[in-house]
Amino acid sequence: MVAARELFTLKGFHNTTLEEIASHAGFGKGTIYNYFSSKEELFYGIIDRLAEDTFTVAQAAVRASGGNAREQLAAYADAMISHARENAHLFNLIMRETSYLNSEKYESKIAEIHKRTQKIWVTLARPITREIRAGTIGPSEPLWLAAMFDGMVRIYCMMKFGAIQQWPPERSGAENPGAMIVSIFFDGVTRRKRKV
Amino acid sequence: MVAARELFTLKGFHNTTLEEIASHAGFGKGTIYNYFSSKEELFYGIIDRLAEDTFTVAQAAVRASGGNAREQLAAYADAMISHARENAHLFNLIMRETSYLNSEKYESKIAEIHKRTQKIWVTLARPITREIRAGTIGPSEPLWLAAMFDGMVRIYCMMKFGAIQQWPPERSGAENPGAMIVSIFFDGVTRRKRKV
Amino acid sequence: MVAARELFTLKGFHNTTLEEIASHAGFGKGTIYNYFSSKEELFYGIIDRLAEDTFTVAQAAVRASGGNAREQLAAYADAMISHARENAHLFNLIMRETSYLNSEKYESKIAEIHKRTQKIWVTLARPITREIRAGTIGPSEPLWLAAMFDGMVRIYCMMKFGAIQQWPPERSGAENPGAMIVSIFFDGVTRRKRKV
Amino acid sequence: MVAARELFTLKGFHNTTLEEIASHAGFGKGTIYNYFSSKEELFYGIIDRLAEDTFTVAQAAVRASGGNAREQLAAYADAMISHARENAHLFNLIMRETSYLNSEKYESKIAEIHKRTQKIWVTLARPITREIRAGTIGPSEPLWLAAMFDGMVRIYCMMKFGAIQQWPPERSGAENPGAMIVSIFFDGVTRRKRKV
DNA sequence: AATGAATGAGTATTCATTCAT
DNA sequence: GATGAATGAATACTCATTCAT
Repeated sequence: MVAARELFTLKGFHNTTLEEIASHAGFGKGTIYNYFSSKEELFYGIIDRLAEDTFTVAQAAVRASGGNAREQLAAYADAMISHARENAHLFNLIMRETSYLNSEKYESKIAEIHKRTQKIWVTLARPITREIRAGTIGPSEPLWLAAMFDGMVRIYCMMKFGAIQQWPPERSGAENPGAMIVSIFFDGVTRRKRKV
Repeated sequence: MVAARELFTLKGFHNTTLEEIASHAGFGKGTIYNYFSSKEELFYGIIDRLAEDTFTVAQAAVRASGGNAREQLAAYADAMISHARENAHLFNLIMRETSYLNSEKYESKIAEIHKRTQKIWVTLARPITREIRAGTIGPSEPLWLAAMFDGMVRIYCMMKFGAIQQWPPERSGAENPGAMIVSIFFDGVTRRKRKV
Repeated sequence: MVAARELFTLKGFHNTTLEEIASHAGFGKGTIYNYFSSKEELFYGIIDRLAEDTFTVAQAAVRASGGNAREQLAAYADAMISHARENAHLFNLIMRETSYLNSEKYESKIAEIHKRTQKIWVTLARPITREIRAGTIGPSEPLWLAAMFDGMVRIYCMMKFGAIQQWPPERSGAENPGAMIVSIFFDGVTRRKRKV
Repeated sequence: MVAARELFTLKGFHNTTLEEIASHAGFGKGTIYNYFSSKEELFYGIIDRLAEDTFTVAQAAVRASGGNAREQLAAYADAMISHARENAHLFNLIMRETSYLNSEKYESKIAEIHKRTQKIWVTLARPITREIRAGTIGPSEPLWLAAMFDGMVRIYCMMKFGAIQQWPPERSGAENPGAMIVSIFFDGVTRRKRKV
């Protein structure tokens, strides 16, 4: 349902009608009900698919990268940012619509989506834990750090690619945003007096 | 319209009916229309008020704090986090609903809300700029850094206090989250080998 | 209630709100209810007053005129036309709104209004009857003729002065419309070949 | 939409609800919106159709009749009266509702309806013009005469068949009303002293 | 399977009416 | 008396869902 995804991400759940989706997709309204039992079902199906894709991209990037935390998180950030660039509104959609809906019926679907986010955190936390043990990262809750790093990437994507693009322009010629985030996360912004 | 704010923040714009709002508020439905000309007007009125309050809290915190960047940003983070704790969903609401709505008519309202965010960035960027000039912060676009710091605070609040509380638990006994964020932003997570 | 009359005649019963009336009249909405028990009551009061005025004007004109049918009807036509010119929409209003309204409750009010129209017909029929007896008018139901004459006057006013002015322009320099109507009614449009 | 026409003509635009129309028609409420985009659209569609039908009837009658003015106008009067008898309230509806409604949007629709009336006048004016040229009708603005004749027919229908039937009873055994109107229009009511 | 016309529950909005001041 | 804020019944309109074809 590519048409549905586009419309939902562009206009949100409530502002998108099944009629629009059907006509955009080039087939009849009734046909949707042969595949999804309700608008919600369709919506969560799409969200779920998006979350899954995103998760896959993230996992793949981490796995393909080198073994230390900096390399893995950098790979994650780059993958997420370029994925979000192509799927504008992606995170916005997930964050926005994931909470409302008198749920109950869809709690489990939402839970599943959140579970994926948490799996990503676990994945990101693994190398962090290793480095904490190794002493190269200060003692902290690794999951907390992973979540914060993920949050930095997400908020960047949300504001940079989301409906309201309001992120301040990067300094031209600067490093790419993924590298910036990684650099802040690992080294902070403070300039060391330079040892010695 | 405290009832309206609660319901809108809890259930979102579309899942809240005016009837609910009125009955929650102990009002007649028609009374709302004596003060707001439409549901949208009411909604944006509330959002606007929230954004304004938030802005005020932020400005006050920054002003009351010491002059260096670390102190000002720490004050901002603490103020935002405790403000969001009391106004659960605050940032969620602003981020979520701020983009949809066949807008046009409300573009200006939304623009105003975004302008406030940007003003905050400008405020946060000021001490950063100073320290970049002083050489204590590495050369970067100050606004970009301010936005990133603000983003870190916001995403934390959104996931910690928002509808879906999924932030991993802090390590008990750990420093408070504001300090954590400040520490990461300024120093990074990497443990220095200790200057020789 | 001059404000009410103006608004009702201009915009009709349903498109005029009591708020408008009150504010136009320069006093509070609630005050209306000290004098009229409902919007309908107010409306029919006004209609009734209009009908009464019109009736008075008509009676006065007829009485003041000479005794033969042509003179009396001419006086009536002139009086009506000039009265309608000053009370644009007059007949439109009476005709339009006089029938709807799930009535029942207002049937008697409406009946009264129609009774006045019929009284006028009776008045106009009197000289006609006399002339029929005298043989100067052909044998016909006098009331029917009176109603037709009145109808000619009314339809002229309705289309000439009513909301949609669509009456064709009079030939410039022609006699006045009242005289035209009288002439048609009494003599017809046919030119007698033979005045002998 | 025969149910809609009946209800609108019977109770007027504002006193007829879409629910009533739908249930009268044995329809669901929503179905109406598959064919008309709003209540106004439905209403003006009906009015327009009525006006068109009426116009067609009128044109046909005139065309089918002989060539002189008296015959054509008689045909018109007879056709209109019998058409209005079957479409009670017809003219009332057209006259009443054609002016209010915060219009703007519907001005063009209304204009079209009035254009039809004017076309009828033009049609009726044609034979009149001919006879004026021939000298059998006195010099007058033909359009004015046509409008007046049409007005006589209309006011008769409005009061005879309209919501408030208040036309005085015809003298039993009298000629039909169309003939009466034609006779008055052409010859007037005055009885000629008989050409001596 | 695919369709889209028909449906009616659900909702924002209006406005006559009330009543405390 | 005069007022106008509060009220809720009434109503146009939307749109997810169904179902006969």
